[in-house]
Amino acid sequence: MLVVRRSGVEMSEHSLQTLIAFFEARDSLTDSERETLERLPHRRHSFHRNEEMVETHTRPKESCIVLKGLAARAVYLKNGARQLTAVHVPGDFVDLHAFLLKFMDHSVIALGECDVAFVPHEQLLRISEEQPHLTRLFWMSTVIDAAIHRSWLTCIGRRSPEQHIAHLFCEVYLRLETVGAAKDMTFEFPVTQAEMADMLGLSVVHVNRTIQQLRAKGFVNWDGATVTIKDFARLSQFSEFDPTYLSLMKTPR
Amino acid sequence: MLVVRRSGVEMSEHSLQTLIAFFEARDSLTDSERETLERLPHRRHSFHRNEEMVETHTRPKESCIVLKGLAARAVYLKNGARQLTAVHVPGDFVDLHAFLLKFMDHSVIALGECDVAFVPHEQLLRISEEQPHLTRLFWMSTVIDAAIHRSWLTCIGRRSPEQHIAHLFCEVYLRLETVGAAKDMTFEFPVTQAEMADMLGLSVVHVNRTIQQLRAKGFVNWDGATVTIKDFARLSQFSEFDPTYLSLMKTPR
DNA sequence: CGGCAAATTGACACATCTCAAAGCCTGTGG
DNA sequence: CCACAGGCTTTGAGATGTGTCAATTTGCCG
Repeated sequence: MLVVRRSGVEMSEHSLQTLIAFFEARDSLTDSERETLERLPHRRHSFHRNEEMVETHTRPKESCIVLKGLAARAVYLKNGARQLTAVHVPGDFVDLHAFLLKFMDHSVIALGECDVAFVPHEQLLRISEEQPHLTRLFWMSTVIDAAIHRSWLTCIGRRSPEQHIAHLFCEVYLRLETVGAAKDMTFEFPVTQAEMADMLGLSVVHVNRTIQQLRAKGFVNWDGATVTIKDFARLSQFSEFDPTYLSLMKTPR
Repeated sequence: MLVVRRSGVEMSEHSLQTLIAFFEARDSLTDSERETLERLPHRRHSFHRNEEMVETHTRPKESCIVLKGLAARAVYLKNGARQLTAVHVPGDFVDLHAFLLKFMDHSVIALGECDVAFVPHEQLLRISEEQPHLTRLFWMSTVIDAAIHRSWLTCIGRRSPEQHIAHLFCEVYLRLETVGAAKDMTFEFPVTQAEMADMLGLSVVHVNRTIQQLRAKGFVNWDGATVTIKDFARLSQFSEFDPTYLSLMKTPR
């Protein structure tokens, strides 16, 4: 669950250490695979809150990885409503889906300030031709996304708003901690209540009232851009959080 | 969008033609790839309504493909509630996810009578080591599942129950038609209103009333186990159905 | 024909939304 | 250093959607 540092080398501005951490939490990488990832050609870009990094209905030629900050998948409806179908944290190869789907069925936007790396599809194609194990790990990352989608479906469909928010906080904390981007039950969460409402499928007003209930219960505090989980055990029990779907077990894949 | 038949050979009881149709709707297969799929070692099994074909929290050694009938992914909550997070039609490699996730985060159940094929993971591993293109197509199938999950999230979060059901019917019809399991705007849908409620995150009573509204609008009829879409154009417009997420374009992947 | 599961209906309770206003922060310009 | 603007959060009140419970009807199968 720690960021990988090799032989004393500091985490470099120019490598994809969080992605490596994402994989190494779930399987072992050979030196050569780690090297492939460290040298993966890409371009960097920073986005401001609400900026679109990938647009619906386009056909991207590269896929993005979150390096810093948060991103989300967004679908816009005709009546002006919006659904956020996923949140992505550093180390997430967000847009790997586009490598196979070809056409975007949604947008990817920045929540708060967000740094990402864009990897050309020809690089992914090359890896998929030459490195079966690394390919399976990429594949795994998209399949974990699917598992998270299912978990969100269960939350939105059958849990109370209170449980839903609690569940989301458990999930985001664990995912951040896995790549070394959170510890001590605290994490940066630069998300407005309006954005939260679009994740939960609720109105802003209701989100506001629900958060107050959670605060009153003493499980969690969300103040400005910082979330503090005061009692993870009770929060996860309350929301029936079962981390199986995050596939955090280190095992050959 | 048609079932593939090679040189007059009828669709065999012992091959995975719907899976091949699923792929050939989205990319071309070489003869050798088609042969690999046709000869893919597997065992067959039939399940009755509501039977579990894969159980939560187990670690499967094989993954299943739907051959006939419908299957669903199910999550059971402590209070007895249930969420169905996906429906699967013939040709869907439902449980391919388990090949990479290792542990099930949900169950797979039969909706009505359902025939499936179980493929051993060692076969999938072999293909992933030896056949990059076929591997990408398997990968694609899981990534389409993820896209469908996102679509369901949008429906459940931000569309009206009426739109949600309409959207679901558009989706299921197209998916069935793609593998040759439906035509003429009619398809078998052996799903109870209670099961539907668990897909939509609603109560049975509300589902019942919503269906009546849809019938009254004249868009669609759901009688017993048969759904007839009376006006696909209006049904899809009404539910803002955009098939992009099904990735039905035939293009190299 | 009887029995059971599924579909349907009605009445009422409650959750959630909408609209509108007020309060609270934070950054900026005077 | 203060005043203000704008975005976000919070509050209140009333409308609406959806759930629950319980009873009735329908349809199918033995």
